[in-house]
Formats: sequence, structure tokens, C-alpha cells
Amino acid sequence: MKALDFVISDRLPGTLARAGEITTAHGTIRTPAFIVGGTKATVKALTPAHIEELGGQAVLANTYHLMLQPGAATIQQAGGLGAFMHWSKPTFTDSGGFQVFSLGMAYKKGIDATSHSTKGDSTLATHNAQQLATVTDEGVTFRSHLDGSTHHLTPERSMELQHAIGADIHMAFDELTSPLAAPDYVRRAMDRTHAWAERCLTRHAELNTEHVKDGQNEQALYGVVQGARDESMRRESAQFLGSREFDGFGIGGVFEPDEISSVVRWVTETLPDDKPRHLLGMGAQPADLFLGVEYGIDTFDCVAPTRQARNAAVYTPDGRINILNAKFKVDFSPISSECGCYTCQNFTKAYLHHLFKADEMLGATLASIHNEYFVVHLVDAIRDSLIHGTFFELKAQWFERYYKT
RNA sequence: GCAGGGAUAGUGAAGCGGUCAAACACGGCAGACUGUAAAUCUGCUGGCAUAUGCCUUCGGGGGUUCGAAUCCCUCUCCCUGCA
Repeated sequence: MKALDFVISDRLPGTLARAGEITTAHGTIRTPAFIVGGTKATVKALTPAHIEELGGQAVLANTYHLMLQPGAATIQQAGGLGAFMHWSKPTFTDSGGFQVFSLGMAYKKGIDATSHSTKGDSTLATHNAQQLATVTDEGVTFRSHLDGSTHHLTPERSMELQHAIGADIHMAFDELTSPLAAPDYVRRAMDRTHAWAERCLTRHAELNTEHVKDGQNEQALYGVVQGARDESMRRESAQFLGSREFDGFGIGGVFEPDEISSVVRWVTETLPDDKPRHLLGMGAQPADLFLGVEYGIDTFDCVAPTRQARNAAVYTPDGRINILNAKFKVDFSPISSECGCYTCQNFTKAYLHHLFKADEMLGATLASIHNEYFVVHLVDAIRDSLIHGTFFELKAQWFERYYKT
């Protein structure tokens, strides 16, 4: 079969929103959809059975992390990512491009992926100010965060590794820039990303040819749009990549929710309409999701639901709460009485509070089940609202409640 | 009973004449986290005041000293030897 099939079934008039289906060798994803983050071939704290039960349609893993551990060859030997992690549905891999940034410039500048923490004193930056990645036109040299060993990643190498890992949908190897980067650097990184995109396409096609020869499925490749917050560069990037033979597109380098109605819109307006668009790394909050869909995003991925769950923050229709707060010690109601997840059906806030206080692993699992269910089902509800023409009512309801305080 | 040692904030534990409202750890309270170097990180944690500040603390009581958690006396309790 073709690497990927994308069909748009419904559109919301006056917007860029659409509902459809992406079909891969491992099944169909009804879009818009939230793709669950499974960086190291595991959705942290969850089993595949949990992911399935909470409604996850696909998982996104990371090439950089898997090349270091356990190594792409090991995953290939296991029969590919899905077989290795016992996930039979569709899979994505990110190219390692994000780590060019997160292990590179982000540390040098003392900022993290969320550009609002530019004080240089918070979160990642304090971890270790040492830069672990350096970029040239040829590729990127990383020092492993695990053991300090040196690794080299080029567009070609990323393609080879992603084919070995064997996800259904791959990302082109890109370089994203900080919103604070100087315009000339953004330009340079974008041009480099475009040159890399063409190299990715070439190597990807060769590898797919080999797959076909071996009687295996072809794999899909998304080009990744960059250009920071500059409209002309974003449109140029979308134009450039949109004219190439990609199966879909990732939109990278989006950090702030308010960039969705600007940056994302410039890109989706420019990209070919008939191919899927994935918003890389964004989509934890209702606003991200509603606006993303409204401006033409088909799939999202975000690590925040599981990361925040591990740190005791859980989502409710009335906003986010911290289950560790003293007020939940004897609150014997579920996180949300309206939630259908396994956690809310069976456990109370007081119990979760206790698990987190006691540092019990089950807390992370139950909170992760809830947060992933919350986001996955919200996107599913948004999809339904698109089909039934009730998108704006649903959006208004959610904004009214979730952001009321 | 005799001889030593010890009692410090919620807990453990530094400090042994002024720079001590008292290190540090844990605990407690809150916050952050968006292609996962994240089960992580940050702030606060005697009382009052937004801040330089003021007030009450280092087992109890009494002294010495300009000044005491730190020195002396005494009481209480604990621990270790010897009876």
C-alpha cells in the first residue's frame, strides 16, 4: 500500500478546520487527534492496555532517545517499534531535530522550550548549563546525556534510524530556533532545515524502495516547517516544503499558545490543503487544541499531560489542579465527576493525594491515565463538533469554564 | 548511689561568647512544567510588618558578661560505664 492515506470528510466553513482520517499500515487515525507521547518507546507510567483503554490512537517516539538506548538496530531486530513496545496501532517518530535545540541552543542561551522562562534561573537551564549539541550544515554532533559519548546525526542518518525503528510516520530532520533567536540565525536555520528536508526525502525514498523490494510497507515522511515568528519566513518554509513530495507536514518551533492563531495560521494557509498537518509538541491546554483545530491542525502531540501527571497536576473541565494540595487530603470525590476515565471511575482525590504524598508509583499511573484521557477525549469531542457543526458552541463552553478564573 | 555524656525550631542534626531567628537534611505549604537530559525544578517554612525592621525562642530556674544556644550554679529528664 501507499505509505499513508489521508481523507478529509468534513470541514468547518469559514475556518481552516477539517475532520478526516489518516490511514497507515497499522490502522487509521481519526483526525483531529491527539498523539500520545512515547518518547523512549514507552508512554511513561502506562501500559499499552492503558493507552488503548483511554482512547489513544497513536504514539510518537523519539529517534535521538532510541538511537542512544536501546539502539535502532535492537528495535529493528525486535520487529520494529510497535512490536517492541507491544503497540499494534499507528506510530510516529520524531527525527531528533528537537534535541538539536533542547541539547544545544536552548542551554547556551539559558532558556527552555517555553520561551517565557527566559530568566535563566528556572527549570531546564539550571539542570546543567552545558551545551551538548553543535550544528553545522552537514549535521549535528551530540554528546549523549546518558554517558557523554559523542554521536552524529545527519538528515540521512535520521532517516536510516527512523526506518530501522520502523514507525509509520517519520519526521524530517530539522533545526528549530528559539523565538528569541536573531532573524539572521532563524533564516540560516530555516534554510538549513530546507536543505536537510531535501536530503531526507532522497534518503527516505531509497529506503522505501528497499522496503518494497523486501515486501515490506512503505513508511511516510513529514516535512517540518520552521521560520520562528516571522510571517514571511514561515510562509516561505511552508511553500518550499509544500512543493515537495512529503506525505504530510510537521509544524515545529511553536512555543506559545498565542502563536497558534498567527504562526500556525500562516503555515496552514500556505501548505497544500490535501495533506495532514501535525503540530509538534503543542497541545496540553484546551486553548491549544481548539485553536489548533480551528487553524487547520490534524494531529497534536505533547508530553505535558504525562509529565504534569507525574508531578501531581491533573486536568479538570474547570482548570488544572494540583492533587498534592492540602485541601485534597480528605476530598473523597473523583478528579472530575464528568470524566469517564479509569481513574475517575474508581479513585478519589484523597487517594491520589495520598499516593503522591507517599511517593507511590501508582499515583503517576492513575494521574497519567486521567490526563491523557482528558486530552484525547477533548480532541475527540472537538472532532465530533466539527462534524456536527457545533465547534464554536463547544469552544465557547470550554473557554468559559476552563479559563473562568 | 558514683563517674561521664546529652537535652537546639514539626523531626533528625550543626553551631560551642558577638557576624544566630539559628547551617543542612527531611517533613510542611505553594508554584512551574507544551516535538520528555523532567516520578523534575523553584520559592517559602518561629510570630508580626510589603522592605531596611520589631518581638519571642536553643530542657526549667538562677548567675557571669557590654553581649549567652554557646561560660558557671542548680533542678528535671535521657543515655553510657561502675556499683
